[in-house]
Amino acid sequence: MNLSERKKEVLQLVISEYIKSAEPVGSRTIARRYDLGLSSATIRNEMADLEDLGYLEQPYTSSGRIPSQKGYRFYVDSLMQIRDLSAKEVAWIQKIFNFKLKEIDQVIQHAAKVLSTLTHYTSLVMGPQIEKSCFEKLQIYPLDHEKALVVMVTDTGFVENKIIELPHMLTTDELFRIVDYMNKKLSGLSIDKITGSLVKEMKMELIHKMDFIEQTINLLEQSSLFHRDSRIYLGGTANILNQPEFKDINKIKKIFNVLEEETMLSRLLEGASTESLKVTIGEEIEIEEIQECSLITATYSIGDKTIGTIGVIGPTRMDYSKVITIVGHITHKLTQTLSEVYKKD
Amino acid sequence: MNLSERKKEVLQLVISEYIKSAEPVGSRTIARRYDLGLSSATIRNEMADLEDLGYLEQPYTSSGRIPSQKGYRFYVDSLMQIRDLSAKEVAWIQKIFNFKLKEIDQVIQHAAKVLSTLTHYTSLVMGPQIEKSCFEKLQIYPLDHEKALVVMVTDTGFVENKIIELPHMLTTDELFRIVDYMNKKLSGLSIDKITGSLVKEMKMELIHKMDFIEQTINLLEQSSLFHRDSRIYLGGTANILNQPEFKDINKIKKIFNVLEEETMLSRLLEGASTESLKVTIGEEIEIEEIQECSLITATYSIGDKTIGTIGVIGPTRMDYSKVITIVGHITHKLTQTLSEVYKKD
DNA sequence: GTTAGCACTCACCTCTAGAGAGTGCTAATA
DNA sequence: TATTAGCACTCTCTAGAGGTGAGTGCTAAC
Repeated sequence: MNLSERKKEVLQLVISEYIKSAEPVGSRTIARRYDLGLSSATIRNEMADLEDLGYLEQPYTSSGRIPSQKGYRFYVDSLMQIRDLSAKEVAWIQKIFNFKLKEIDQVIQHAAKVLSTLTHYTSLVMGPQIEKSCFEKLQIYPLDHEKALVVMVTDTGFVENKIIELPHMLTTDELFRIVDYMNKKLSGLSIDKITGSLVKEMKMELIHKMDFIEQTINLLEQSSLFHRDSRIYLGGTANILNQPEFKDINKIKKIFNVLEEETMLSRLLEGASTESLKVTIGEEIEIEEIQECSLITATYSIGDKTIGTIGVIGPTRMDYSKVITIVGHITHKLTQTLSEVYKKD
Repeated sequence: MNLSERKKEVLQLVISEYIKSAEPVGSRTIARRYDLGLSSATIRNEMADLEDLGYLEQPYTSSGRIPSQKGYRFYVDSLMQIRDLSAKEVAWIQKIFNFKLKEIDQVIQHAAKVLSTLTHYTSLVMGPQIEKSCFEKLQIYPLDHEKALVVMVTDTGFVENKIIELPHMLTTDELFRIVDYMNKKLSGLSIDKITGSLVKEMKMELIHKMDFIEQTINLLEQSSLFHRDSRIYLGGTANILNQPEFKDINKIKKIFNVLEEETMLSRLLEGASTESLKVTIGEEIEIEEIQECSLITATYSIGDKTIGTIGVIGPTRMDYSKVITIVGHITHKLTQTLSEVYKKD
């Protein structure tokens, strides 16, 4: 079903007009506001066609048209023109990285704030997930007879450490042999794979020292080594209240209930994290309560390992072009900066 | 200015009626609903008196009365009856502590959620602030020639550790002497006191090794040792939307803007943290944007050291009695549990 | 001191009418 | 055949009018 150039032009104008005004767009508005060399009647006919084809909708008889889900999708995929960033936007984004990079979570949190400020929508940013990294090596430093320091390094350069209690009847020699064994066994595995089933397997092979292995793995699992609680930071939640389509408190309530649920947010961001930049429109979102929204997500990486996701959520009538540009730029800078700092030092 | 018993009774009924209904309360409502042995006309006179005294207000001529700020204050201080917890509430609260206590932040976060569920308002919970604890001892374990593990223990039982780089020209002996010195110097100081000015002082005394001292302190300061980012967890922000007094979107917007600002929240909780349980009503709150709200806060401790605050924010027409009971109970349990786990093991 | 009665006030609901924006359709036009 | 002008029609939105009900203040009687 190919649209004529003129239909595309009309569709584009209707959608971008609607994105600006949040009001149904009439044929006269288009005719008056843009010099297409066409009368409102002609545009009216085109709009009626576009409605038949499913790209536009009429909220009620003889109102103006608003874009349908299909219309937005077509707009995002084929019509929309990607803008450049303004100097002001570039400056804001740059400021994210003026932190000392020590505290990566601060950078992430700041990114969420900037993202919401620039877009005027709500931002979601998921901190780096160590689970996605791969185990590189484990080092052990005995501190005294009872305690040892375990240091884990991942291939993305994260270093995590933890003090563990040693079982009594273990010689230093044995300890190092076990660590050696674990290093061989775990090398290259992604962190979220290192779980109970693996413990069992290692038990089989190392049956005579299983107590220690199990204890070690348990400790590691429970500890912050494998489980940094990768929080999701929200920015600009109050921005939702500015959107005219959400002047109904009940709609807002539904959305806030979702935003409050960390598990919901993970689902949102996880679901979107396969591609590097993804636009999910309206009912394409899996969570029913927010199907009047659209979601734009992008992933950031260290080297070639994806480790986190950032996103913006707003009404389906979102300024896609602007948000895509900004989200893209921030993930790009984030990837670049993180890779510099962490990769293979 | 002593109120007669009857005035107190009327005032109490008006306020608790208003807390239930959110509608201005009329004299007939009181006369009909409660058997005071008085006619509505008499109650009307009493209410007029209470208005003159500043305890009640009239939104417009010939509407019912609503409590004033002063009225609420008097209610909370003198009239209100503290309820007991229902069995269901006790059960909910108990569930907070069914976590393995390892992850204290999870407990805190869960507490925020339960608090908002039980009260139907928004909860704020500040995680344990290590800054409030006192330095107890520093231990150092050289790992190799370049690195050492520093472990800090506080008097509240927190253990924090960090790997630091050692300057080259330092013998093991010197290292231990320095640690020894620092232990003497820092012992008993609260963590948030250990700052730049102290570094300078130590420099003076230890001028010949100042590089190392400064570097160590810097490292400690920047690291998670002294600065766990004590996040504030919110629960039930969407509950605000259920309150009839906030059906106006602009009011909601103002409140959300405050709730979004972590610095604002700290101010709120810090300001309230002198007393063990504090009720701040309406304009008593320092932040202008939320002066239509009331705040109930309480602190929790380890041993006798206050380390965190939890709170509930809701409309001034809040169910004070219920919230106070719940907040009090949760902080009590929290203090008890934390003290058991952390104190002097 | 308390109460009954009454006039009065104000918010809120519903109903109506008119304005405005926009459409669909038809007939005329290039 | 594609475009346009014109017109009747539809629907929302707003403002105003009128009625209702809850509540008050005041006065006079108990």
